[in-house]
Amino acid sequence: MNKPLTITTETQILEAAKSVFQRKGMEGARMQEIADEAGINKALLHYYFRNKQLLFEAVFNSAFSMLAPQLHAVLNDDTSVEEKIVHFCDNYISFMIRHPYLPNFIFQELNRNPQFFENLKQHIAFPTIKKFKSQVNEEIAQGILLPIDAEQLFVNIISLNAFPFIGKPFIKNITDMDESAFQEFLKLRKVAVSDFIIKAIKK
Amino acid sequence: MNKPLTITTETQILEAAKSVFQRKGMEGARMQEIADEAGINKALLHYYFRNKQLLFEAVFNSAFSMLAPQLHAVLNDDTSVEEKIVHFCDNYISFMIRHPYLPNFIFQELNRNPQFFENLKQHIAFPTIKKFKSQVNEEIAQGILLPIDAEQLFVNIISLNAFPFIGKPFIKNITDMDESAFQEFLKLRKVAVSDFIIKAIKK
DNA sequence: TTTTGGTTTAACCATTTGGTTAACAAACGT
DNA sequence: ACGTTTGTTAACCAAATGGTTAAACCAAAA
Repeated sequence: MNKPLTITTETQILEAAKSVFQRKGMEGARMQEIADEAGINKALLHYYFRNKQLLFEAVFNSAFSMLAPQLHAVLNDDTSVEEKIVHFCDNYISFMIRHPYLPNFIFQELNRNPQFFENLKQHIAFPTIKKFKSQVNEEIAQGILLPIDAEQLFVNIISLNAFPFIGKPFIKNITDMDESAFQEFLKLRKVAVSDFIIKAIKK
Repeated sequence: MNKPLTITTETQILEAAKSVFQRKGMEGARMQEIADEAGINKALLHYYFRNKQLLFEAVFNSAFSMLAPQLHAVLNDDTSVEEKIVHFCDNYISFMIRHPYLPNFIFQELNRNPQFFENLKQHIAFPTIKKFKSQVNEEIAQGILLPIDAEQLFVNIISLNAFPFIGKPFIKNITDMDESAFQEFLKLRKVAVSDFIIKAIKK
């Protein structure tokens, strides 16, 4: 199920580029630093990926591809809204604890360059909110959920899950947590967030 | 109550720098572009603010100063938790509709450079969560609120308010909103968010 | 063994970029 | 009127940076 275990030069470059781009962003990253971290000559970067832009897009697409399946699950699974929320919060936060730079990287670069979506839509199955919307309205009609706008609910779910990773330094400072306290906070958050949402929408 | 109405060279520079830094970040911004946008020679930037770093810090501190009073209000006002939440959501979103680049700018740069807090703590009254925490616990004990961890609640509030501005391109694409639909979405969100939170925490 | 093809490197190049300098102008105090 | 401080500019500079090139390396084919 995992990607190639062989460490080819290309995967070494991608790994290094991922690390550097996610820490420093497109503008902040230096080709030399990526080459160093990959343990190769700078010219090799250009041999495998023609230029910085293309290398960046390769990394970005790969990063977004990791996110897409999870989004797809909230938006298109056949389980109940409640089940999907519980499932998503647990999955998303667990996943991001292992890839803490990912949310910041993705949202930052989408802001810098919104037309990336055109690019993305060609490379991966792009999720839409349509099914989720009708399912929410369905469950409201059935009296399972309190009335709520599906778009607002969707944004609430993403906000509560994604923001802590983007606002980590801010949160740590205001709440005066050290790193281990913050990690503990994130673990608790897996259920804290789904509980919170369920209480807000369940009749 | 407002800042100088006279358009001195210094304020022109700060305005231009704010605009460019918020759109492109520290690394992406070019001193020449700031000078052009301020309508002055590049050397003048260095005359007023010694270098890029100092100019950036001036802009960043000024941006964060706009946020601090609002945070202070949620964390230290003497009104009830519910009142503060309603008040904060309305204020924060209204304010950010007028300064949409601000949240992304601030959280992005705090990630890039977490030690900015040291800097900030010297320039502005830095808010802490202490009072909010005891107030939440107090209201839980009184049976006004359902049990909830105050830190989780605080992060929930900030998440729900701040994320839509950070994730704007993402949200617009997935929900298929155009710009005016998104603006309408934000307006509705002022009450949608506080309703959502209250439903989740009120007994 | 030689050839051949992809792979890797050191050296190089053009451009961009933050920052400096020196001259000049405007305002100011006396 | 005159020197001094403050504000402003054009020209310049060194360093950094993305990108190129030509040669070297090396495994597999012939």
